[in-house]
Formats: sequence, C-alpha cells, structure tokens
Amino acid sequence: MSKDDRRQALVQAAFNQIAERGFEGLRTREVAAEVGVNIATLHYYFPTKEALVRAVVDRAMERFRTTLSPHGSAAEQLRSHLRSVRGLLRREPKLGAVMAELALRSARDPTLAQVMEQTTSVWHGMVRGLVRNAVRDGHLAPDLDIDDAAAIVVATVTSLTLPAVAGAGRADQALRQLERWLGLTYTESIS
Amino acid sequence: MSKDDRRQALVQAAFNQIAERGFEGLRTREVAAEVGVNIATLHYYFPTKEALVRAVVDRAMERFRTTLSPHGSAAEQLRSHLRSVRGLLRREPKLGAVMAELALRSARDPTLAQVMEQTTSVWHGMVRGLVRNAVRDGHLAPDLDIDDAAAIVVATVTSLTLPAVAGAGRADQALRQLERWLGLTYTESIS
Amino acid sequence: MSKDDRRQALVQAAFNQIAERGFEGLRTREVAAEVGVNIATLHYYFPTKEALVRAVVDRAMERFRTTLSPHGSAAEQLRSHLRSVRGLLRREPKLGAVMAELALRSARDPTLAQVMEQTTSVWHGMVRGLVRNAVRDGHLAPDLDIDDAAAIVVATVTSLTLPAVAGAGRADQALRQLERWLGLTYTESIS
Amino acid sequence: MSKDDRRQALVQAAFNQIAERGFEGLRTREVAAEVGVNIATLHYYFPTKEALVRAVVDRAMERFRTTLSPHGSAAEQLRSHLRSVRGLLRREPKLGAVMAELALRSARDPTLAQVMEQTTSVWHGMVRGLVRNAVRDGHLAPDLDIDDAAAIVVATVTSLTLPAVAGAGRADQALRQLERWLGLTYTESIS
DNA sequence: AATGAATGAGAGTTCATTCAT
DNA sequence: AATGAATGAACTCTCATTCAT
Repeated sequence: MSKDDRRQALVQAAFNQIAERGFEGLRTREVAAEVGVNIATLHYYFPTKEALVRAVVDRAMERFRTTLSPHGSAAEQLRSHLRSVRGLLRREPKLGAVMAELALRSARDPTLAQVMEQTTSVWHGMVRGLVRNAVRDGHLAPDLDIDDAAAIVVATVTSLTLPAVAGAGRADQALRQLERWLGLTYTESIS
Repeated sequence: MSKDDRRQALVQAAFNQIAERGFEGLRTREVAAEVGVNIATLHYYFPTKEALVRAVVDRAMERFRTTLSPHGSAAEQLRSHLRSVRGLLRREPKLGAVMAELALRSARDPTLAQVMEQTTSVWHGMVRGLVRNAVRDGHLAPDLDIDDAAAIVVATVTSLTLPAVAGAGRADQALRQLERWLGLTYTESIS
Repeated sequence: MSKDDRRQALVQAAFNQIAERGFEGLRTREVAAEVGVNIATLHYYFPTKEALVRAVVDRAMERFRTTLSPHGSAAEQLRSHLRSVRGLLRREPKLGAVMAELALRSARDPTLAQVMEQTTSVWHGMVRGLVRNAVRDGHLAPDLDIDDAAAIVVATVTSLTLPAVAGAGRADQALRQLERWLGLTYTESIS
Repeated sequence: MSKDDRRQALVQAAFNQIAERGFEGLRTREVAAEVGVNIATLHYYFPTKEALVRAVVDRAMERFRTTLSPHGSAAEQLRSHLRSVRGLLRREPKLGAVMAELALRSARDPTLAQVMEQTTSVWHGMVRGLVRNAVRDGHLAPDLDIDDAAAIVVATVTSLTLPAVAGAGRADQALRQLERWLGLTYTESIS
C-alpha cells in the first residue's frame, strides 16, 4: 500500500468516525484501528489530531464541490443540481453528517469558518448563475429575486444534512415544493 | 437559592457551554464553575453527565415549543410564525446552536432522536395547519401541497441554525423568498 | 493526612527521584507511586510536571539556605560553615545530587538560572562577610583578596556535589587544604 | 564521507545535544537530523542509544585527557595546566557541560562511574606529580600536603563546569586565589 | 550503506465519577 | 446540601527501535 493510499485511508477512517460519532466521539486510536495500523503510525502521517481533521475538511469539501459542477443547460441544470445533491446525500449520508458537523464546528474554528464560508459562497454563486440564466431563458418568473432564490435553494438543501429534520420523508417533500415553486416540474411536463 | 433554582442554573450553564463549545467541548467542571459550585455538587443534582444533557434537551425543546404557539389568524399567523422564529434565533443565537447540536447528536442517540422527531413532527403539524387554513381562506394557491409546503418551511427555518449557511445575510434572503412564494408579503401589501 | 502534608510528600518523592535518577529519569507516575497515590492525584496538587519541579527547586533551595546561616564568631564561623556544609552533604547526599542537577539544568532554564544565581550570590556574600571579619580580626592574612577567597570557598564546596569528583576521599582532602590555606586549623591549635 | 567520518559526525552531534539539552533532552532523532541522516542510519552505526552515549563518553574523555598532558617545567607546568584547562573550558564550554552531565550520570551508571573515576584519578595523579616536583624545586611551601593540594586543584577546576556557580566572574576569582595560594603568581613576579 | 514506514511501550494530562465528611 | 480529595480509564502524543527494501 502506497504512502498516499495509507494517508487517504486514514482520512477516510477519520471521516467515517466523524460521521458516525461526531467530533465529540472522534478518537485517534479508533481511526488507526479502523485502518489496521498502530496509533504511532497515524502520527507518522499526521503530526496532530488537528492536522488529521484539517485533511478531513479538505476531503469533505472536495467531495462536495465535485458534485456542484452542473452539466446540461438552462433550467434543466438547476433541476439536475437539486437532484444530484439529493442523490449524493442519499448515497452518502456520511457526507451530509460530516458537512453538518463542520458547519457547527465552524462557529468555534475561524479557519474552518473561512473554508466553509468560501465553499458556501461558491455554491450560492453557482446556484445564482443557474437561476439567472433560467430567468433569462423564460423558464422562471421574470420578477424572481435571483439572490433570494439562490439563498432558499442553499438553505433547503443544507437542512437535509440534519437528520432530525430530514427524517420521515420531509426531505423529499421540501425539495419537491422547491422544484414546484421554481417551476422546474412544470417545465418538464409542459415540454 | 432553592434546590430547583440551582438545578435550573446548572442546566442553563450546560446549555451555554453546548452553545459555545458544542458537545465536543462540554465539560462538567466548566458547567459547575460557571454556576460557582463544586463539581461534586453538580453530581448531586445530576448523577451523570448524560442526565444533565437530558435536562438541557428538555429545556431547549420547551423553549422552542413555547415560540411555536401562534396567535392571530389565517395567513397572518403563518407570517408571524416565520418572523417570530427568526426573531427568536436572532435574539438567542445560542438556542439555534444548541438545536443544531441536538439535531446532529440525535443521529447517535435514539432517545434524543425520538424527542427531536416528536418536536419536529409537532412543529410540522402546526405549520401544516396554518398552511391548510390559509389555503382554505384563499390566501394561498388552492393547488398548494399542504405537506410539502410545511416541509419546506420547516427546512428553511432549520437551516438558519447552521452558522456556516446562515451567514452573510443569506438567512434573511431565504426567508424573504419563502414569504414571497407563500404570498405572505403580497397579502400584506394588498390589504 | 492533611493537604499540605501530601503536597510535601509528593515534593519529597520527586526530590528523591531526581536525586536517584536525575531529571532524565523523573517520571510523574513513579513519584505518585512512591507516595502511594494515583497519578491523577498528583495532578490534583500540581497541574503540570513543571509545577512539581518548581516546588522541588524551592524545597532544595530552602534546605540549602537553612544550613547557610552561621553562628559563633569570626574565623570560627567560617570553619564551622565549611564543616556544617560538609556534614549536610554527607548526611543528605541526595541534596547534593539535586543541587548539581539544578545547577546543570539552570543552563537551559532561565527561571531556574535566576534562582540559582541568587542563592549562589547570597552564599558568596555570606562567605565574603566571614572572610572580611576574619581578616579584620587578624585571623587571616591582611593581604587576602576577600572576593577571591570567597569564590574559591564556594567553588570547592560546590565541587563536592559531583560524585565523580568527590569520590575516593578527595572531597575531604580538598576541604582540609582549604582550611589550612585559610589558616583555620592553625587558629584552633594556637588558641 | 567515510564510514568513520560519519560515525564521528554522529558522536559530535550527540555531544552537542547533550551539552545543549542535557541527557534529559537527548533525542536520537535530533542527533540524526543534525548530521542530516535518517534515524535508521544512526541505528546502523550505533545499535542503541546507549551505545551512542558510550561513544560520546569516550570522545569527551579523550578530549579532556589530551589537554591534561603538561609541557614546560616545574611550577611553571602547574600554572600552565590551570590556565590551559581554564582556556579549554572557555573556548569549548560544551565540553564542560558534557563533563558535568557525565559526572552526574555516573552516580547511576556504574560503567560510567568507573570511567570517570579513572580519568579523575589520572588527572589527580598528574597534578599531584606537578605539585610534588614544585615542592622539591622549592617553588611551593615544603610542608604542603601534596595530595590535599592536588585535590583542591581538581575540585576548583571541576566546579567551573557548573554554570550556576561559575557565573558572574566567580570562576576566575577562584582560580586566581588558587594560583596565589600555590605561589604561582608570585613565582612569576619574583623571577 | 541507507532509508521510509511502522510499532510497542510509555509519557504527561484530562475527565467524569466517587466518597468521606 | 455541599465539598475537597481522590481515582480509573482513557486521551493525545513521543521515542527508541525494527524491518523490508
């Protein structure tokens, strides 16, 4: 196993631990054990627990950003974005859990706060662009406030990472309503 | 200071600690210190840390539920609900932080999950009732899916508790758009 | 056992450990074990290992200073000082060992260096006073350089703390010669 | 770089580390790093840390012994010995620091104790020979106890290795007085 | 001859909990 | 009702040492 593979394995294990037990329950020994190495080996790759956490942050952000990039065209893209994020969170519930943990931790960790704010900002900007184009193309109401619409999209999707809220099918309900208001479902049925 | 007062003081201190440092940083000694009592005294009131956390859960839920009860009538109530929740989170950001911490923790704590689910459920039901009445009164579109609308309301409001998302004014933007889509702002301007 | 007694017991145990194993071999767990308490109890009294070491420094210095105070008169005092220090080091070889450890450590520990310098300075000053009075009383050669004489007294006594040098009876030889040069033995035989 | 050169480089680096941080702070990784080799390479040359320390001991002893050998004649040699040792310690303060560390450690290390005792013994014997000859040549008082005089010379010089004592100019004061008592300065001014 | 990777043992420190008073 | 003292268990991190290459 290459050095980089082992590094990634450790980051993945830490990611899993955070998803399953929260930062509250993150133990370096558990992370090492999950990968099957000695605790000293973990410290060989990451000098401190903090360094390991930073690597997890990077990984989670990268994972999330990767999904952001839309493909297709116009309003179609907006709908596909919503669905792909929904799909991502469904396939990888751990990613959602970790994102939520990071969001909370960012309140006490300025460095993390900056990273989160930047990612959210990029995401918001991307959604905003999609909304703007969809309005331009006549798929969305011309008087729609572009920033406000982007904000509620981001907010709704974000709320899906909180298990207590997303449970009992409410996640899909919220997204469905969001799509309706955005006229995305009608677009499909009309065409 | 009565026995009950001291209990409440401890719960409040624990609440503050969770809001400020998360469950990750909750230390019984800090809680006791904030109240100005010995750590052993804390254990006199709460046999375990877990018991203290349960009390915080109860307190947070009660605080939140109190704000839920609507007054006024029809669509007016719905708008006032959104605004009062927004006001609550603005006045007491700690409550939002704690609610988010609890939401995350509920993923690993079945007992807490039940409590959260119940609260969310009650909340959803209440919003649903308001939406239904507003539709009945002709303030909202007749073809509005009542459950879906309630779901997106709950989702949007919930997302406000995550600092990484609610920052940069996006919280208000999302709520504003929500009100527009619900026709609540128009209601006001028309009347 | 009172709180202060236990504190003192821990300091004494740490003192013993330093004397026996050097700073190199000082282990908090060993110190706690010697007193018969849990390692956590040690940290209840001393938050850090460093704090414990500081307490040992204070204790060693106090022990040493106590022996310094001379009684008697003139050249008599000087001789009695040499003999009492010699006796102290013979009765409590650990004190000598710890003093030497501290002397060495002071090269890397500015705080300790200050403490050591002050103690040495006071000691030197005291010896200097005795030498000056002995010269004044005609017991020592009138052309004796008071500071230089005090310096060699301090140097000779200090060397006794290094086991590698003080062994094989050389400690007593050096002190004997010192007394002769200082005319202290003649003083006695003359009177 | 030859195998022997590398060995010497490692020993020198260990020597430096001991001088700067004491045995307390001696880390094999630091030693290897100072030479610019991998920690495993160090263990190729020295199977254990202990073996490395032994090599440092040998080196320090050799360095010290080299300076011992006197040249010149009679009392002149004695004075030149004092001055050359003083010069050595001034030029290479690390040697003094290491010697003191070794002296202390010899209390817990029988093997080292033997080495130290032998070196000290040889040194003492050499000084003794010089004193004896100086007495024979009429440069020192005829009733001078040869062994005692040698002992105080060794003691005084040794004390110079302890920074806490040698500071503030006291080192030179002590040596000056030693020279005076030995009649070494007068010898010079008279001739 | 030299190294990157890995480790066992143990270091200092923390923390929820207990108990005698 | 309250506390100072004490603890067991567990934490992150360190270090000399090993081993395959």
